[in-house]
Amino acid sequence: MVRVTKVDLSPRPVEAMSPRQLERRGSLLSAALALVTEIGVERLQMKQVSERSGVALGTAYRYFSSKDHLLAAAIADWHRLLLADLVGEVGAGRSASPTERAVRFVRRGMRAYQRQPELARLRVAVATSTDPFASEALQGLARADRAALGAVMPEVPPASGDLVRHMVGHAWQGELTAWVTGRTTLDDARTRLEEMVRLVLTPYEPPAPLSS
Amino acid sequence: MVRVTKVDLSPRPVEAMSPRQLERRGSLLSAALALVTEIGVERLQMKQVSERSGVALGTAYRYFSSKDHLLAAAIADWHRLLLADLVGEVGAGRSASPTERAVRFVRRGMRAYQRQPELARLRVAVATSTDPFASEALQGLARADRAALGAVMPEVPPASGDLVRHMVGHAWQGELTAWVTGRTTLDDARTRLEEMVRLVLTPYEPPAPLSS
DNA sequence: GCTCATGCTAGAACACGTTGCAGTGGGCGG
DNA sequence: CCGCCCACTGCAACGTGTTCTAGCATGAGC
Repeated sequence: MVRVTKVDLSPRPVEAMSPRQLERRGSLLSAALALVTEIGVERLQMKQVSERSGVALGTAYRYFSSKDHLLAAAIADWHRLLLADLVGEVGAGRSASPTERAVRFVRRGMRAYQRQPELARLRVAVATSTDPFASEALQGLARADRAALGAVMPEVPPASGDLVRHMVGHAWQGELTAWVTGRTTLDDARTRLEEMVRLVLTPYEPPAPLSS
Repeated sequence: MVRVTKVDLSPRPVEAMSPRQLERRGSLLSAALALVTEIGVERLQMKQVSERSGVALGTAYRYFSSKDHLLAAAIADWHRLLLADLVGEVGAGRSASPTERAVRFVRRGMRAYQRQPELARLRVAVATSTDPFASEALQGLARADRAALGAVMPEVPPASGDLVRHMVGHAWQGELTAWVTGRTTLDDARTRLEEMVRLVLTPYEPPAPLSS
């Protein structure tokens, strides 16, 4: 008799993994991230990830539904670390206005990607993936992004500020994309992003010292 | 003696093409677009485009450097037609404020993509391509986007409004992506996009009737 | 009308993401 | 401690984007 339902081979949720499995998952993620920074996302092959991580190729696909999923999870992890750094650094400067802190936030964020251009390419490459698992990871990344921005400018109320944080997220992603794909220079992307942050935050400036 | 420099096989500029060649190029573009709307970008194969257009597969690569390039050129063409429609429809309503016209602009734009969801997927799929030719096509699309927005709200001065138009472009692309990849619903994407347009245009509202 | 370079065609070949398969081994219920 | 199950391994196989090859045709210059 023919087996009608094939064994479920979509990745198990992280929480349901044994320590052994979490270890393998971690190996895959760090191998992928290391290889990307070394040779770039364009040259990265799943076979290399498999070899470097010591996990068989077929097994890698039990942990990540696709190359996109693996890469999305990897960049999401890295980006989350970056966000923590940014919140620590920028949130520390209690003095400046929320707008200035937000500007510093994205400026430092851009600098981080400038130092790791292959990771910028990775983030862009993976951003439009339609793999549901990859998309979920990226949704988490976007959420973390907005949460970090919220932490940096607590004086903007969450309700109305939600729009602003979405905007900043889109602007960041858009300028990063434009830079990475060669449609603009890094300097233009960075200054434009900063100006955009100021633009969407003008309503939340202190009393608004209009001069004219 | 071995030929050291291989023949240049990157696509010739459109202006330098004979009528015959322009015709072939057009066949490729319309075959690609038709197939995408019929079966979706995920299922589209270059072989099918070649067969449907009557152009040999190898030849297709003389016109477009990659699948990405072909698809980017196709969606750019379609999007430009859409923009012309939008400017015609929305620009006609001389009455409303620039903000309202911009909102109507993106609302109708979103509706068009709602009617052609496969083209929305196409646009998103192609948006982060690193193929230089594809990227060039997309840069043109983004420029046309901003020009159309400018035509719809002529009272916003080009210099300062450039930022606003870039913002709207990023917001549109970002929400489209979020929808197409299943990270949000179409309704949420549309309303959020409209609110974003209002947000970035507040500085350009008429005298600003603040009530509080 | 002839010649020849150039561009086109069909199809094979190649690369890499992904899947399938047969065998192996380690952890867990008994 | 035994045996079984299931995840893991190595590897072959498959699909599709891209490139290569050999031969054909078309049209510009004479």
